Amino acid sequence: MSRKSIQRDAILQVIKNTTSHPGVDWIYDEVRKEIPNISLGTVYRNLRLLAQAGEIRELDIPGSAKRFDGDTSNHRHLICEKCGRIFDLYEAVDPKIEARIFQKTGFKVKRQYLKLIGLCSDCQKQEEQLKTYIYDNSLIKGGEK
Amino acid sequence: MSRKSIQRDAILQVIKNTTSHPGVDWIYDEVRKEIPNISLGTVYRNLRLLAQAGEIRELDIPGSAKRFDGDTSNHRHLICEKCGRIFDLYEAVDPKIEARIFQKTGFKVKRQYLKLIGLCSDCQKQEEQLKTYIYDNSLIKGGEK
DNA sequence: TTAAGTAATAGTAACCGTTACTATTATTAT
DNA sequence: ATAATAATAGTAACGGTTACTATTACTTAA
Ligand SMILES: [Mn+2]
Ligand SMILES: [Mn+2]
Ligand SMILES: [Zn+2]
Ligand SMILES: [Zn+2]
Repeated sequence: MSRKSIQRDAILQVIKNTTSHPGVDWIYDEVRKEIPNISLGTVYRNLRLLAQAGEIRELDIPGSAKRFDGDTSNHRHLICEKCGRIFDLYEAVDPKIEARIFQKTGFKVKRQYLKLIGLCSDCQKQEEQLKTYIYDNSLIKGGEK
Repeated sequence: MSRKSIQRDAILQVIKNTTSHPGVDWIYDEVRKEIPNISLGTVYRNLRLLAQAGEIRELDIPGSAKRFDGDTSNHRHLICEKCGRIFDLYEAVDPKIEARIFQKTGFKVKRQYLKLIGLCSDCQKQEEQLKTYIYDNSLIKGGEK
């Protein structure tokens, strides 16, 4: 990834300017507003390059297409199984588990992927016409789809 | 899944008789030793049916094809990024996290997927010609590929 | 400031895992 | 046995992604 390219910059901007964990198609559509004849292949290639360079993060959502995250900080994701939105969770993972596993099994854990599937508060309300829970917005952000 | 079928039984047996978390191709090859003209489509369809019925579990491994697990007990997986083998980890996940997230964010967690990527002890030894660690075999099983 | 060298691109074909379709066969209930 | 229909084998189609190829655009050094 040595040379500059307008296309790669535009792709990066699109991802950095959303908190919605977009998929390739959405990114493609957005970037075409700037560069109408950009190739889908170019989008894929640069997404891979940007992820390899650590400028974005690639998410894997069970049974669905790739999604990307412009927020490369250490955080986890809450995936709503109803609306499909992905929320950020800024809560640390148990750090002791890696040492414990290594001591007990000899397996050296390098990365933990904790994915939490469930229902966002919007979908809970919608699903059952029930009580609303108070929650703290400062811990999660994003999820605008 | 009302009627019996020789094909489905054979597929289930293949999965139940290994601890290697096989993929579709391996299952297909194995079951063809019994039923040489079984269709790949039949394998896929029955894997889905068996997973829906809770008789097997479908794993999703980041960036690779589906794998299946005949062990439906509550356990997690250690995935070796070098040899690709998948080991079972019988260690409970932090149960408090779900309540904590719900209280703080309103998100109702239904399922936790904790995937631990790293190096198995074999691959560590192989990678660096270094000391061998003692580990407890009773906590993990499988991984024969 | 050209020219050479070569990343990066647009456009498109190919790929791979999976699902859908269709005519035929096997299982079940009467 | 017969009828109803679930399941199958074989194959086509699909969706997401990667690979290929000719062209374009940076970059460096005469
Ligand atoms: Mn995120
Ligand atoms: Mn397992
Ligand atoms: Zn939701
Ligand atoms: Zn290994």
